[in-house]
Amino acid sequence: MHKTILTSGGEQGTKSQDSGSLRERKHEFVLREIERAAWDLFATVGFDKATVEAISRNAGVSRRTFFRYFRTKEELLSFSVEHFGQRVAQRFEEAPKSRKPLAALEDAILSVMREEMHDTRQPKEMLGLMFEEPNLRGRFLCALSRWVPALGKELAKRKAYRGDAARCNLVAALYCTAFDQAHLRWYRDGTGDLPAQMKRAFRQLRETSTASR
Amino acid sequence: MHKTILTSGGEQGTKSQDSGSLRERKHEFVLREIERAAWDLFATVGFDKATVEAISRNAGVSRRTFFRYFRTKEELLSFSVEHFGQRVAQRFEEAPKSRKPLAALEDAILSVMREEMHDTRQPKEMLGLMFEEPNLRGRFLCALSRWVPALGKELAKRKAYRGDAARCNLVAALYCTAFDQAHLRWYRDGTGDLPAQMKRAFRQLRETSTASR
DNA sequence: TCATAAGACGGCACTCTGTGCCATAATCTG
DNA sequence: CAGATTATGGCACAGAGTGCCGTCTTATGA
Repeated sequence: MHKTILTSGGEQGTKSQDSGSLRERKHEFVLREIERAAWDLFATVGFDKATVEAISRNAGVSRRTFFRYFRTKEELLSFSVEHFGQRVAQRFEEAPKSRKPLAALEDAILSVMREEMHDTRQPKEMLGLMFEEPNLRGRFLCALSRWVPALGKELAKRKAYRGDAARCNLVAALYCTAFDQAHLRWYRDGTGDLPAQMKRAFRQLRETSTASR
Repeated sequence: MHKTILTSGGEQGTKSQDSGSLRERKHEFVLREIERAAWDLFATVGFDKATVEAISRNAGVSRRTFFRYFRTKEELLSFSVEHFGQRVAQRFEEAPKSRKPLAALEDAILSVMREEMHDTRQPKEMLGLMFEEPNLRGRFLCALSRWVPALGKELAKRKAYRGDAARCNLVAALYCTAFDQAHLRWYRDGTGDLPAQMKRAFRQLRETSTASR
């Protein structure tokens, strides 16, 4: 069996006190090392000119091994996005049931986003790649769309949404779109901070139907 | 200068009575020939196993020439999607200003969709590829997201939306998402016809805010 | 502790995508 | 019809991604 490429997946442990076997810790270490090497190169020479060979060399592994950690070069990008989505889904699940569904969903997104902003990696350069390069834009949107089932499923647990899976998925997808558009505005306009743009997008999403059609 | 790969672009002529120069007609012919050859192969051996060499050979051109008509193999897919979006934008523009903005947008989408259904190529197998293959899913979403500026711009011309480009783009993106989700449902569930699913998605989009949050 | 099984790694060869370059053929302009 | 433009085909090349295999590392259990 193949170790299901990109271990993580579920693993809800939350606790980062990752004391797996030596093999697992080593795997995690190499994974981070490749990520780091890749982002170093992306920042300096750009995505296209950062060859897998160069990334691997900088990470101290062989080219062949790189592809055992990441299926494709693009996966280096969608990786973070998927992880973000997993955390949002988890946060959403943990929300008190007294909170209204969509309010809880918005909270979850904003909450994870705020955490992410204290992260090491500058999200802006990352987004730049995702918005400008059509190829990467596709990867980004694809990763984003993978949030939908998880968020939709969680939404379906709430009273008001129970029993209409399709509607739940649509609503989840709408929020993903708002998420994307908020980032796009923030990146392009450069005005305001990201959370503000996000809240604005959420508000406009809510207003879409009530506004004069 | 390069002929801006994939001629069309604007060319609002509508009239298909395409009497350009010999060169242009030939270009159009070869384009269609490559498309046809490609879809033949996709249907029989699948997207991945349909090599550019085989497609080119079936279309009677060289591999090198293929890449002069389509930047990448994936572009064969996003091509139709982009064209669809252009037609929607045009139809939206032509709508009587008396119609409410979002109603006109919905009309435009449904109208182009109905036309498309009489087309030669089965859209279902095409969608299958787009939904199942992650790589193609990305391409599809990317092409879809390119509708946004055009639709948003058109939306901005309407009284109720004037002066808020960001909001227009968001609303346009929301409709693209509804479009996507409707197709997804139709493809996966196999229930009902496409226009019905589309109308349902539109209705649910409108109800998103009014429903209990 | 040590032998052996299970898995990770590196290297090699290969296919396919995508691009630059140039010579040739087709089309356009007058 | 002659010369300018543009499309095409063939070739070589770099990079992505994969299959295979021999080797080295980690896990298991007696």
